[in-house]
Amino acid sequence: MANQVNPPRGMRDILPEDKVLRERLIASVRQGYLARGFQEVETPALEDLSRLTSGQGGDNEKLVFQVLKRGDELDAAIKSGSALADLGLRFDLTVPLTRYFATNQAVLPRVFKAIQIGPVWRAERPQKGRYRQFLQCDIDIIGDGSILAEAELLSASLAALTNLGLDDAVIRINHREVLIQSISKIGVPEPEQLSAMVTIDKLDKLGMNGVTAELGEKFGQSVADASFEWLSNLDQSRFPAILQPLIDAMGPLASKIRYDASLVRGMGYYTGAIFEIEHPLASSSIGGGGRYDSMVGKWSGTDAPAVGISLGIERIIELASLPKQQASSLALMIDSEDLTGQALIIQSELIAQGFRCRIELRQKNFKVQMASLTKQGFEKFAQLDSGTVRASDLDIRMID
RNA sequence: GUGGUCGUAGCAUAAUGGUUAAUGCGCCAGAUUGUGAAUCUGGUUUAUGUGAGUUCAAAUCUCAUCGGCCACCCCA
Repeated sequence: MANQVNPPRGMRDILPEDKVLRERLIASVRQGYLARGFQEVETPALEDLSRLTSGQGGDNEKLVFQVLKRGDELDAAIKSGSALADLGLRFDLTVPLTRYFATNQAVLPRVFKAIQIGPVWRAERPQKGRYRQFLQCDIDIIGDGSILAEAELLSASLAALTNLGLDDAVIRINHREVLIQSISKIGVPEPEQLSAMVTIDKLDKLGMNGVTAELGEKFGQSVADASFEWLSNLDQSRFPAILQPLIDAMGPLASKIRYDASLVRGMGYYTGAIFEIEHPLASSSIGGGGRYDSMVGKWSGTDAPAVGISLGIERIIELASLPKQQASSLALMIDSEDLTGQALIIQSELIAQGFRCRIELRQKNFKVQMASLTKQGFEKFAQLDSGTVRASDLDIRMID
C-alpha cells in the first residue's frame, strides 16, 4: 500500500453488504424492544469529561477519548497548566442515559423504558471482536426498583437473541451485595474490595488455587485461607436468596440463567443484580448490564432506581443468522446507453410494482457481473432490448 | 497500558542477503467465438506499510514508527 488510507486504529469502514446485515440485525433487535413498549432515545456522542470520569465507569474511565478545549480557552489552559480537555467521547450508553434522564425528567414518564442504540468509544488495544469504536444496543428501565424491571430486561434480551438465531445464549448473574458481603467476610477491608473483586473475577481462568494465591499476595494469608474456605464451599447450583424471586419470576426462561458467584463486572456504578450474556461460540461476552440505583441521583439530587442491559452488536453479528429476505431485487440489463431513456421508464414501472431495481450496462464478462450483483443482494435480472416497451414484456429470470 | 507476532499490486500468494521482485484472480484493450460462456495476445505495474541504519548488495538483518492479529489487562 503505497498510500496509507486506513481508518484510525481500531475503527472500521463498513462495506455495503456488511452495512445491510448490520441494519437488518439492528432492526430486528429494535423491533423486539419497541414491541415491549420501550421507547427509543438518542444522546450526544460527547459528554462533559467530568461526568465521564466521576468514578462511575471503573477502568473504562482510563479509556476515554478526551476532547481538547478550543481556541482561547485552550491557550489559557496551556499557559496556566490547568486541564486541557473538557469533553470526552462516551465509553458506554448508561452514563449518558442517566444524565439524559436527570435533564429531561419532567417530560419523561415516571417509569421510563428506554432503548438506546449507538456507537461508543474506548481507547483500548484492538483485537478481533474488540474495537475502539463499537455499537451498543441498550435497554434500560429507570424509576422501577422492583424485580419486574430485571425480569423484563432479561426476557427481552433473550427474545432478541432468539430472533437472531442465538438460542444458546445464557446469562450469568450475580448480585453486588452478595459479593461485597462475601468479600467482607473473608476479611478484605472496604477500600480494597474492588481490587479483591477483580481477582475473584478471574476464577474461571486461574482456578480456585490461583485466585486464593493472588488474594494471599494482596491481602495476606488469613484472607487467602478464608477465601479458600469460601470458594470450596461455594454452591453455585442454588441462587442466593436475594436473587431467587427474580429467578422464580422468569418462569421457563430461568433455564437460561446461571448463577455465577465470581461474576464482578468492572463498572463502579452497579448496586444490585449484575448480568453478563454469553454464547458458546463467542470468546468473550456479547452483552452485560446490571442495576445502578444511585447514578441518577448523583446528577439530579433525586434518586431514581435504574437497571439496564446492553448487547454488543459487533460481537453478535459474527454469530447471528438472519432469515433470508424475499427476492424482489432486480437488475435491468441494457446492452447500450442508447436504451437509457427506455430503461428509466421501465425502471419506474418496476419500482411501482415493488421491485428494488437497478439499471446496469451489460459488461463483457457477464458471469462476473452476475456474481457481483448477487454479492450486492440482487436475485433477479432481465434483459432490456429495443423492442421492450413495458415491464410486462420483460423476461425476468433468477440469477443463480 | 505490558509482551509477542505479522505487514509484498485492487485481492490472494511466491521469492537462501545476490539479475529488471514472480504467479493467479479481478480489471482494461484488441482478436476469435457468437450472447446466462469461453479462448488467445497484450496491458493493468510507479507492489515489498513508513522512516532511518548495517552491507559491495536488503522484501529478507537491526532500530524506530504506523497498522493488523494474539496473549495479558479489561471488556461489548
